[in-house]
Amino acid sequence: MNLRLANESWESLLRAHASLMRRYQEDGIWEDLSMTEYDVLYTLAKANSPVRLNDLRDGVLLSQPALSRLIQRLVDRGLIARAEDTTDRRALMLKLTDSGIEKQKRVGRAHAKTVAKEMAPLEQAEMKQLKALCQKLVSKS
Amino acid sequence: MNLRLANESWESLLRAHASLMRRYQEDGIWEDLSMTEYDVLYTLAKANSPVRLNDLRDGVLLSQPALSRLIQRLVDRGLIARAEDTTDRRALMLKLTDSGIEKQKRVGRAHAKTVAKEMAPLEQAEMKQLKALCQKLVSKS
DNA sequence: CGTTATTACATGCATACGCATATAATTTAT
DNA sequence: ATAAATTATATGCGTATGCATGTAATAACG
Repeated sequence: MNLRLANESWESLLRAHASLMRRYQEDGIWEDLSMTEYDVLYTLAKANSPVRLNDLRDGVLLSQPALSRLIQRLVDRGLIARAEDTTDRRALMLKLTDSGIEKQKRVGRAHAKTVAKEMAPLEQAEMKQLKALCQKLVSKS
Repeated sequence: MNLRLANESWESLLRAHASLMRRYQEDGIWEDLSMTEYDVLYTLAKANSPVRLNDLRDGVLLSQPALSRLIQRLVDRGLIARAEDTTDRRALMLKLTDSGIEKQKRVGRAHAKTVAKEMAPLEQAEMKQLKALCQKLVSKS
């Protein structure tokens, strides 16, 4: 096990994340959404079936209370709706409203273009490698 | 330009970052530091010459005011010291105190072990690939 | 079954953050 | 050289976050 290489590798990922996030932040396509809020809308769109709060949290780097309040704000703004889970009355089933779907699509299209531009330094084969490597890291420890 | 692949690739990186950050967060080695605060200590340690606030910001995903206050807190806790830049009296030259060096080393050693453990799903060659790919993304757009 | 533990989400409170703006020093322009 | 623009950092203020804890519902256990 090469401790040094493992750490350099992680640090590269960390810096790449920070660098790209900053660039995305600065391209002003987010309307009235924070990037975290958009991420939640995106996750709901991708799931295209109602999702529980705790399942949302898997992908998003937020505490449960922070996510709970983020959801509340998006509900207040009419972008997502809560429904009850008939089989477990503790749970929330979250889905996009029509307005939320619209907004996610609009912002998502713009964001996708920026992402493609920022990923452009990589060849297609390299993008595939990166994707595979990152997925391998997530799968388990 | 493959828009789809570029976005999938970015999303993998984003999720890997979130997943690993959460695992690091949860391993309880951080003493009284936030991970962001540790990152600043680490950056100063790596530089091993005084660094300006705005240069610190390159690697850390924080606004200038947030970083300014983070520095203030670390100064108050005796972990870093401000010195004046004799050639530019607007600037801050930041460096670790002895206590800051100690803490960075101690926490850093523990963190490095966790990192190595979490990166273990990758072969050494894959770590090198990941590092190279991420560096390529940072270098420019 | 009834008690206890666990799970899912919400809320109080202190703190950290981002945005706008202020302050102070340096550079540029006239 | 003086005024205007720019750069480096700090501060006011509203908002988002995390931690601890609360509430309600389901699961586990004796």
